[in-house]
Amino acid sequence: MCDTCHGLEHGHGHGTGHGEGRGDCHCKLSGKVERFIQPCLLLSLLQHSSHGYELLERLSGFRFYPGAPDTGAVYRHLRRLENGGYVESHWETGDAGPAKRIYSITPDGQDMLEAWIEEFRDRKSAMEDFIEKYERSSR
Amino acid sequence: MCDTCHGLEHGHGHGTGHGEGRGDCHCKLSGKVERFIQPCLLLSLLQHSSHGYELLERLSGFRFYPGAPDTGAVYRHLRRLENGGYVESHWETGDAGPAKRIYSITPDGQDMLEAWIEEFRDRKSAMEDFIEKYERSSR
DNA sequence: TTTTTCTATCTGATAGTAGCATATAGGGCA
DNA sequence: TGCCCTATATGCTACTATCAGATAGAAAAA
Repeated sequence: MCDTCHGLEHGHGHGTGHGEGRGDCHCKLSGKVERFIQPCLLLSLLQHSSHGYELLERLSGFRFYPGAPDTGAVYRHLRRLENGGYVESHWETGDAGPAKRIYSITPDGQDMLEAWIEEFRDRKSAMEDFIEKYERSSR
Repeated sequence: MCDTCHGLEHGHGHGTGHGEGRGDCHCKLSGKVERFIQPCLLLSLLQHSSHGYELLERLSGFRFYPGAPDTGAVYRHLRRLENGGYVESHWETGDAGPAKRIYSITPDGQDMLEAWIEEFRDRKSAMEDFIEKYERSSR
């Protein structure tokens, strides 16, 4: 159990410093992935700060989401990331329309994104191996 | 809902022929992945027929499973695949030890595996895009 | 002015999965 | 007799995804 897996309910911190917290957790070992919402949110926020409704649209730009991702999931993951300290937010009531909660990525969030990138490289090569194995077997 | 997602409970078939059934199902659209157990089982069985306990060990050879995959999950997925017609089995009581249920891949199963390969290619390139996007953003 | 629509955030309910533990049972061996 | 290994299978719980709906401000249409 760690904040990466389900930080919404148990906010018991994520280690003693940056870049930790992905070691003893089974979510790392077993490859649990939470549908890529979190890394996509983090990368979007690295590009520029944004609010949920806008992130919802920007997420469609990632090829993991051919259709629009679920509204509830996006807001819940943002909250979860905030509880873990990976993003932070403030309310913006200035301009037109309802108030927006603007999210920004934190240094911890940047570390987490970097860990995701590493994970993606691993997965990518595991898939390459799989495909190669298949081609050797079916040929 | 389709057999790819959860064919254990609802055995309502998978379309009218081979290679179908991955179209209207949300599991395809949203990228649900079921931990790669099913494709790994299918590829293992393509290489040669085998029983659950042996497959359990062979699954560790895939880089998706750094540790041993869950026993229960493997047997349940095998049952699920059999209900969908993607694998078939017979009991083997001949040699030493308890009886083994030997599984083999069916033509439908081979089609399913091929669909998985396509999915993996998609995912792989989606991850490459993601990584590239990250590198452009952080540079 | 009233209603509808769009933006925006958030919650509730349900179905399905992963992971862990446990149950069952045959066979070898000490 | 008791213990370990092989082999299959089920029960339970925590968690996730998905769908649906609630809330609410503001603009546009009627």
